[in-house]
Amino acid sequence: MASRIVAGLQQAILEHRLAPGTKLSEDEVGEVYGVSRTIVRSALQALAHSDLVTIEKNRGAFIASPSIGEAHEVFEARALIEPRVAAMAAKRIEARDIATLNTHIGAEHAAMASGDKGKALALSGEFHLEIASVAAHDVFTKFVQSLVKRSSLIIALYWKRADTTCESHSHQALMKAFTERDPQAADEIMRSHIVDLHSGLDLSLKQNPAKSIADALRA
Amino acid sequence: MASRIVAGLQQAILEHRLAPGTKLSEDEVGEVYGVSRTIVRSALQALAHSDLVTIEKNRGAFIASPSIGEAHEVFEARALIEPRVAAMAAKRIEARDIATLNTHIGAEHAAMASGDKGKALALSGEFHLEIASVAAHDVFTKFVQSLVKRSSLIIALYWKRADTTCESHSHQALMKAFTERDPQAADEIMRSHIVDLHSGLDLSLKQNPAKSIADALRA
DNA sequence: TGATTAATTATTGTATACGATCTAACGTTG
DNA sequence: CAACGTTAGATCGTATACAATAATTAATCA
Repeated sequence: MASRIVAGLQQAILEHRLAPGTKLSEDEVGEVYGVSRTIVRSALQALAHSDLVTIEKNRGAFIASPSIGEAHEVFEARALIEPRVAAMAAKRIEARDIATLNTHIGAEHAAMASGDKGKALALSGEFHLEIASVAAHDVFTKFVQSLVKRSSLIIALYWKRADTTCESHSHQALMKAFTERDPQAADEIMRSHIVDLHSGLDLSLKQNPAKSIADALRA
Repeated sequence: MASRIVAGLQQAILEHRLAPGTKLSEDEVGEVYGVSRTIVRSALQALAHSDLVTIEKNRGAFIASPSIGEAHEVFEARALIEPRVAAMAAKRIEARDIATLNTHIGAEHAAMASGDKGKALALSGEFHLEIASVAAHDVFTKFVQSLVKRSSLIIALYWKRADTTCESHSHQALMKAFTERDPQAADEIMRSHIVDLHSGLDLSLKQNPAKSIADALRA
């Protein structure tokens, strides 16, 4: 099943165990997961559709490395869509949703405390996806998923701040708006949160590393 | 070479020559285009990623038939995103872009006059895509593409008005805002245009036709 | 006869084989 | 010695073959 390979690769990308630009050889990936190239190709094409991977004809698949322009666009899109989603979530949020979100924040803190920065970042992204799922709007959810995933690559390339504490701070502020079921507040906090993330990027010049993929996927 | 099959099927769907729910047999499609199932599968998966077809495990691919809920969501999303895109386009539009858009409107009128309603509808959708391309924002453009395509299926299922004249009227109003490079006006006109399209759908819960009893009972 | 089950057919899922294209190494030539 | 063309190896693109699952028809029994 291709979905397993998609999930595995995606998680590795989102946790920054696979760097932008890394080549994903079909044979190599197939070897790791014990499937034929047919399945691998299907998985890689799926990842290409969500812009996590770029496929160059007769050259192969690579982890996408978003340009500076793409980085701006992604965060502009997030600044438009996610505040609306947060407002929708605030309207219909329930007690168990709040519990789930708090659990997420806890896991994020735990990962951060244990020094696993990649995991912490991935969880931080999942927090936004959880909000989208609370909003119960499939179209927006898919858009947010796409944007959050791409943001992970962008952060891998362009993040300049050492701290990620601002992150949990914003998330805490969002939780307050949610518990008070205040759509207006959720909208505004989310917008400023996205703008803040956007401003945390260094968009001058930067080069990206590349490493072996086989051991990165063992996790 | 899968892109050729994707383009062909997509065009057929957008022009309503393929109805929602239609089965797309791999052998049959491969026969039509003279390629093997390998390519067809790749094309169908690509179309599934843009929600134009649904793939059911071990059962095959079918033209998607969006639910009423999906229809609402798609037009809510368009109402959020497309006004912003129209405003961006109004800011940076150039003379040749205006010419291109006018050509499009002309083609749309011609198709309408010749009675080819499917073609006219497809062109009407392409008009929105042209605006997105003028806005020169790849992320938004992809979202708009996805939404416009899905709208075509939604209209095939739920459109209730006989006339599509309102369409060209709105498009003319947009052109005026563009020629005057008035982002504010473009934003507002586009928003009301989308809302108008949304209101042209019959989304009363009554229908949602189960074409066969087998389909109805499977759910 | 009607329904349930077995057998057949058709269609999809996956693996493999072969041809095409790119990459890299090597040797030739100016 | 550098630049270029050639050749060998690796990797991708596509077709085909086989396996697994679903759909259809035939057969059996109450």
